[in-house]
Amino acid sequence: MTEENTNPTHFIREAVAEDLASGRFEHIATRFPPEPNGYLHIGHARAIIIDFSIAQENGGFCNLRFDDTNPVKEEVEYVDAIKEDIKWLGYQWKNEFYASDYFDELYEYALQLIKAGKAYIDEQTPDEVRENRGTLKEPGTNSPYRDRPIEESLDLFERMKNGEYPDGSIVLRAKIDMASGNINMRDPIMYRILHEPAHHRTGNKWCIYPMYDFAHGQSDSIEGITHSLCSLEYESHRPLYDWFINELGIFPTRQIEFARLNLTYTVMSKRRLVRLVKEGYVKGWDDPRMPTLTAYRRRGYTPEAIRAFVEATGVAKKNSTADVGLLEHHIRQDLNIRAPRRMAVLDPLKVVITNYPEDKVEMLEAVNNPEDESAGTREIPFSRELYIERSDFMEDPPKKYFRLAPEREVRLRYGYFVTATDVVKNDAGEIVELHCEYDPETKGGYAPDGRKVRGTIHWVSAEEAVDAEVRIYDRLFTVPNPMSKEEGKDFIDYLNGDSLETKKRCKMEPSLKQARSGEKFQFERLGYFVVDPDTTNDKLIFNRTVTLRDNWARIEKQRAKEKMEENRRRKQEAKRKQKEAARKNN
RNA sequence: AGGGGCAUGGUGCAACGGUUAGCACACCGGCCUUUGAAGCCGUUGAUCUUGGUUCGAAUCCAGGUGCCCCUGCCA
Repeated sequence: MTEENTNPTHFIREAVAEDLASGRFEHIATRFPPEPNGYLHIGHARAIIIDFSIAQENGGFCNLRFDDTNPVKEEVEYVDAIKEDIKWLGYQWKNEFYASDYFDELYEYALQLIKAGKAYIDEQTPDEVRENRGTLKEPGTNSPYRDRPIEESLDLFERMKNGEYPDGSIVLRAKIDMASGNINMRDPIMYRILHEPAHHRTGNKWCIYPMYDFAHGQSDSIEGITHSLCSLEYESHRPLYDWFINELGIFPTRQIEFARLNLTYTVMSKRRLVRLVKEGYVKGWDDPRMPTLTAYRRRGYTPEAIRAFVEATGVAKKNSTADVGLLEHHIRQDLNIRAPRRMAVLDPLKVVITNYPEDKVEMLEAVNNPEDESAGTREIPFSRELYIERSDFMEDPPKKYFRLAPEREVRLRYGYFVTATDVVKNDAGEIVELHCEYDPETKGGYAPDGRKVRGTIHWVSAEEAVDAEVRIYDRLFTVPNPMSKEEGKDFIDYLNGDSLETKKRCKMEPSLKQARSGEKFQFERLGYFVVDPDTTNDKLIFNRTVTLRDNWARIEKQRAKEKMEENRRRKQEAKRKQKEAARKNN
C-alpha cells in the first residue's frame, strides 16, 4: 500500500487484496476502457474512480485505453473530451493506449487459433448466422463451414484481410460450442469486414476489424492488466474471455463485474443522451441539465463533490439508482466550505429608505465565509435605494413568515434594521416599490438595545449594483425514473418543461463585477452559483449549481399540499351532498 | 431447452455463523443562528418467501417468488 486507505471496503477491494495475499498476482494494474463515441457521464465516474483508486491504493497503475474496434461508430472528437473529463475528476493514467494499437497482435492471435483448429472462416450470410445461433431456449446448429480444413480458413482469412471480399460476406468465428447455454460461446464472431470508413487511427490499413469480444480481453492481457473491472452485462462474456486467454496461453487477467451507477430524474444511456442533444431538448453535451461530466463542470460541481458522492454510493452487484438528492448533498457540503458568500437579488423589488440621506453611501463590512475565517471580509455599499428579493415582502403574510411585511421590522444582512412603511403599486395593482424606515442605531445589523428580529434578508444597493443574467436549472425530467415502461410512453414524454429559467434582470453586489468564468459563490439565502463561460466583458452570466436547503420552501410546499387535500375533500363532500339531494328528490 | 447475476428501512451501502442489525442521504422533531443556510441533538423505519443445517442464520444449503443481463458482423 502506498496510500492510507480510509475508504470503506467493498467486494472488489477485498478480491484484489486476496489476489495479492494469495500470490495470484504480484502487482496490480487496471484500465479504464471507454469507447470514443460519446461524452463521459456521471455513471462513468464510478468506473473511473474504481479503476484508478484500486490501482493507486495498491501501488499499481491504471491505463487509459480507448476501445476503438469499430470505425463506423467512433470519432476523434470524443477522445480529447474524455481525456479532459478524467483529468478534471483528478486522475492521471499511466499509458494512453488504443485497442487499435494491438491490431497486429490480434491478427496473429487469430492466426494462432485457426492453426490450432479453434477458429474458422464462415461463409454463411448474416441472416443464416443469426438463425443458426438458436434462441435463448434452444441450442444453435453448426455452420456447414465449421469443419473446413485449417488451410482453407487460413487462406480465406488472409484474403479477407487483403480486401478480396465485400462487407458482410464472410467472418472469422471461434469454434467453441453451438449448444452452449451461454450464447456468447456459440461460435462467436472474432473478425468482420468493414471497408468504410477509414479508422480514426489506423486509416485504411485494415479492412477487417476484431470484435470487441476478441479485442478486449487480449488487450488487457497484453498490457498486463491484473484486474479488468467492468459492468455487470459482461458477466456472461467472462467465460469467453477466459477461453481466449486459455487457448492463446497469454497473461490471465481477472475480470470482476460491478453494477453501474444510475441517478434519479435523468437518463444515462449514451443513445438517449445523444437524442437529447441531437433533437435539441438541451443545448449541447455540456448543457448544465445533462448528467455528463462536462455538464456538471459547467454547472459548478466540483470533482471533490462527485468523488465523495460516488464513494457514498458504494460498489455492489445489485442494480440500483442513487437519489440525485445525495449528489446535491455532496456538492452543498463541498461548496459550503469553499465558496465565498455574496449578496445577489434574482427578482428585484426596489426599496427606498425614506429616512436615509439622499446622497449618502456607506461602506459596510461583510464576512466572506463564516466557515473559513481566512477568507476575510469585504465592503459593500449601502444607500437610500436598494433592491430586495420580491419574495422577501408580503402584504398579507401567512403565519411563520419571518420576512418583511407592513409595519414589520427585519434585518438587512450586514446593514440596518428596517421597517416597511408604505407599499407603492401601479395601476394594475402590482407592487412596484417599497418604502421603509431604518434605525440608524442598528448599523451592521446589531441592535444596541438588544431587541430581536425574526428575519434577516439580503439586499443590494441600487446605484452600485451590477446587472447579471442568472440561469436557474431544475431536474431534466419530472419523474424519478424516465425509463419506467408505462405503456406508449417515451422518456421524452417525461421531460420537465421548466428545467431552465433565465432571469435577465438580476442585481448583484459590486464585487461580483470581477467574477471570472468558473468562479463559484454562495449567493446568501439562495444557493450556490458559478460564472458561466458565456460571460463576456459587458454581460455577466451565472448558473445556479444547487439551491441551499430551504426550510421555508418546505413549509410552503406542505401548506400547498394540505390546501390541495382540503380542496379535494371539500369537493368530494359537495359531490356527496349533491348525490344525496338528488336521491331525495327522486 | 437455456445460461448468468441480484434480493437488508423511502434511497444507497455495511454487518464475512454470535452486535439492542450499523452508516449516509431523505423524512420527522428539537437546540443554535446576523443566511429559514451551516452546525449540534434526537425520533420513526428493514433482513423477499418457505423449508433445512446449527446451541445460534441477514449470513450456509434447497425450493419458491421477484427483478436485471444474454438470441449485433455494437461496445
